[in-house]
Amino acid sequence: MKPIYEKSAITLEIETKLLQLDGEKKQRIISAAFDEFTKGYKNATTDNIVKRAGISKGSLFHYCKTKKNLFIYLVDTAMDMILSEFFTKGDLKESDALKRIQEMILTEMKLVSKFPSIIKFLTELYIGDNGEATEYVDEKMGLITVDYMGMALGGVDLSLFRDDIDHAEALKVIMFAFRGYAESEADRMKATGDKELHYDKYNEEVSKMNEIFRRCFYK
Amino acid sequence: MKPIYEKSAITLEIETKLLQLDGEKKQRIISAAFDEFTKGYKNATTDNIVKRAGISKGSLFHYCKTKKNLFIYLVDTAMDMILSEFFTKGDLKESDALKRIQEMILTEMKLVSKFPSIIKFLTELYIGDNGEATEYVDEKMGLITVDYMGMALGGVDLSLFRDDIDHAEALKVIMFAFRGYAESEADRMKATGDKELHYDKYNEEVSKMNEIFRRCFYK
DNA sequence: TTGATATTGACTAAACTGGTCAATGCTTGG
DNA sequence: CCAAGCATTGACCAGTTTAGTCAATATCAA
Repeated sequence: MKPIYEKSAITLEIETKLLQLDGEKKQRIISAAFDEFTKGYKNATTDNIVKRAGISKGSLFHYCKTKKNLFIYLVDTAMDMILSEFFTKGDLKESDALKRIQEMILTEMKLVSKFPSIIKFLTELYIGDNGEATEYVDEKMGLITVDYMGMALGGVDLSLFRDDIDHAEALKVIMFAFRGYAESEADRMKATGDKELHYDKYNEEVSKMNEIFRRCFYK
Repeated sequence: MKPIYEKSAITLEIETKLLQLDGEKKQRIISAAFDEFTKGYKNATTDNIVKRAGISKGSLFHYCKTKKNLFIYLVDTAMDMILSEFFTKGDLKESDALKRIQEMILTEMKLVSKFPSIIKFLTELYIGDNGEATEYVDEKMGLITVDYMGMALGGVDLSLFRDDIDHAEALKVIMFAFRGYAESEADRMKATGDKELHYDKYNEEVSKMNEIFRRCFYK
C-alpha cells in the first residue's frame, strides 16, 4: 500500500543513522529541533538545538550533515506523523462529526504532548520564511493541497445537526474552538515547561466541550 | 482620571520623537517591530526591523537610542492599546455575555488588522525569554495580574444560558472558538501579506458565529 | 587487547550584531 | 536666494554568533 506521505532520500538516510539511537534521545533531538525551528529557518541555530537536546554539535552533524538536511528531515517527520495519525489511525467511516472530531483532536493532543511544538512548526512552515529550504517545503506542501479539513471531515453526517443553524458554520465554530483549546494548551506547556502527556485531562476537557456541542448543536 | 496603563518615561520620550512622523510611517515601524519581536527578544534584529519598516538604521536609533528602549516602547504601546480598547471602549455594563464578547472580538480584530502580530507579540512576552528587558516586562505584567478574561467577563449575566449545560464551560468554548478564529485570521494575513482592515467581513463572520451561540447556548 | 564506531567540543572563517557618525537631504524663516 | 537647524541615511566598526570541521576521546564487540 502506498504511504500517505513520501519521505525524501535525505530523510531516509538520516533515519538509518538515528535508528541505532536510544528512543528517548531521538525524541529529545526531534522535539528540540521542532521547537527551535518554530522561530523560522534562519533564526533557528544548531547550537541551540544541541544544547536543548543535550548532545554535541559533532553528533548532530554526524547524523544530518547540514542544517538544511536536518530541516528536511523534520518537515518529512512532522508531515508523516500528522498525516498518518489522521488518515490511518482515525476512523474515516465514523459519520458522527463530533465523534470524528473528538478522535482527531485527541490524536493531535497526544502528538502535541510528545512534541509540543509540532503544530507551531507546521504553521511556521506555512506562513514563515523557510530560507534555503523554501523550494522543498513548497513542493511538499503543494502535494498536500488539501483542504485537509475537507478531507478529514468529508462524508460526515450533517443531518445530525439542528436544522435551524448553518451546518458548515457550526462545523467551523467547532473546529475553531478546538484549535483555540489546543493552542492555549501548547502555550501553557511552553510557559511552564511542562512535558507530560496529560491524556486523561485532555480526554476529559475535550469530552466536556464535545458534550456541550452535542447537546446544543445536534437535534 | 488615572490611565489604565502607565507608560514608562522611555516610552514617552520616544513618543515625542515619533509624533512629528507621518502616521503611516509610524505604523509601519511599530508593525514591523511587533512582528520581528514575535521571535523573542534575542532573536529579533534591528536590521530586520529597519528593512521591513523601510527606514534607515540611523533613524531607528535616532528615535529609540537602543534595542532595549525600542522593546520597552513596544511593550507599553501594545499593553496600552489592548487595555484601553477593552476597558474604555468596551461596554462593561452590557450584561449579555455574547454581546460583550462580540464587541471585544471585533475590537481585537480591528487591532489585529492594524498590527497583525500584536497578539503574538503579547503572547511571546508572556511565554518567551525577554532577555535584558525581562525585569521590565515582569514588573509590568505583574501589575496586570489579570485574570483579564475574568475582568472582561465579570458581571455578565449567566442566567441567559441554558440550564442543562455548564455555564463556565460554555463561556470557555465560546472564548476558544473566537481565539481560534482570530488566530487563523492572523495567520492568513501573515501568509498572504494582506494588510487591509476587513471590518465588514469580520463583523459578518463574528456575527454568524455569535448567532449560532445565541441560538444554541442561550435559553 | 584490538579495531571499529559513536561522540565530543574547541576551533574557524564567514556572516551578522547593536550601535555610531560624518555626510546628505529637507524645511523654514529671513 | 541663503543659512541654520532639523531628520535621514548607510557605510562602517568591534564584538559576537554562525554552520560546519576534525583531531581526540569514549564506547563497545570480538
